[in-house]
Amino acid sequence: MKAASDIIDEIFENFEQSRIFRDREKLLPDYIPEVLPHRENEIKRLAMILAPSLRGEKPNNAFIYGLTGTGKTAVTRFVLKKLSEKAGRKGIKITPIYINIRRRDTPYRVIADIAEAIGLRVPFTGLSVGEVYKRVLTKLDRRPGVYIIVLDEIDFLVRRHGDDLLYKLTRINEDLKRSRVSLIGITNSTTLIDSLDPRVKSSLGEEEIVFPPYNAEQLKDILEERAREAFYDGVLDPDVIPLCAALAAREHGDARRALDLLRVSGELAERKGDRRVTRTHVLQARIEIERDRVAEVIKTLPLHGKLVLASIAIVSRGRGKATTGEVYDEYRKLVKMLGLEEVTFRRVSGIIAELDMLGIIRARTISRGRYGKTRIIELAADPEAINGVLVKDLALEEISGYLEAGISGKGHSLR
DNA sequence: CTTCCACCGGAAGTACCGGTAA
DNA sequence: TTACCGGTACTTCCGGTGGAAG
Repeated sequence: MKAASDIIDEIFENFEQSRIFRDREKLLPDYIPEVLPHRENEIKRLAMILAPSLRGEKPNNAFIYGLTGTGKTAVTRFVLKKLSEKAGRKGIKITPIYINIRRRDTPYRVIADIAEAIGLRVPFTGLSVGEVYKRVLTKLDRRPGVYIIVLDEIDFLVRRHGDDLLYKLTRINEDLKRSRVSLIGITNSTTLIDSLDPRVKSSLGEEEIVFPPYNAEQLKDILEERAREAFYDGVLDPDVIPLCAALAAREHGDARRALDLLRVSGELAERKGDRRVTRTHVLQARIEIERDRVAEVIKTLPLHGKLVLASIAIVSRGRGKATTGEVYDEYRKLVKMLGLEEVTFRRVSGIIAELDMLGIIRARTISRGRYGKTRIIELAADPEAINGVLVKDLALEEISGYLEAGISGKGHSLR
């Protein structure tokens, strides 16, 4: 047994003299590379759309769609970066504003982010959307120029809050006297476009660019390109990149997934003090990424969300699936045991829908004819991972024994 | 063919919280 | 201080609905 300080020293030392990473940051999701393989056409298209801004004109609005990890964000940020560099050299006023809506998915937060991007300080609540919008208008006109607002992953806004804000933004130029605003909407889902107000649709869709998914070969090129900068020569086993590419290709060619996989594989190797990254690291990285994702999702669930998930885990144990009614019964037992207030059936039904959207369970509605209509629910993520996080997170002493026995099915209580 | 189960899921509303503006 | 804002979690009410049983 080593002394604790020895172990810490060892960790720090290993870290300082990384024999794996030349520059780990090159693999992070927000790094914008100089070379984007297999996206030359998309870059050209977007550049042509935005070029008029260099003459001080307002470019057309654009709609970009493609599945996650097809390079939409990277291409857009790349072109925007080049554009503002060029504009800076020519002394033209172009302001790109990039907003990712995934975690800022309400109208207020989006407009607040726009405000902040142009240098306005706004509180996180207390003002109305209209008020912030007005302040943005005056600020935009006070600093005349062309503004290009990119709304990445607008699906998250529209799905839950409609397209009112989008409509407002598409008409913002009517309220501006001296500045011009172009909008670029980015979305993962093709069906989203149809759910938009026709006026928003036609305004945003002045130009459209579709990003096709990458295939395994293309993913390999992308990974090799990045790996050259991120890793030292020769630390990657030859089968590492093909494996990462193949795994990600299965997930509709998601390049972000592939890069995550490669990065975490490297981190794993580094943490273990290994000299080389092997396919074993990749396979383990896949498990680790999934476990982290599950833990993150569960942690941010409201209390009754966790309890419903626990109920699903308990009911589906052994036979792998459950129905809404069974889950609700189990949930009520759990809540009673804890002496908590129970939420309504309707709410539990809603929670099940939410868990499904988060990808932590799979729920599909079926009809059993005479025996009614219900949802068949299964855990979508690794049950062990879910159980582990739940037992730790709920940390309800009185019942942790019951939970552990009930959920994991190991059949023993710890007390 | 109709019935009818066991749910689904939309819509509107409530309570509460942490905030702003004047 | 008062009036109002938005976000979250939840309730109340209620009109569907796929398909096996009768």
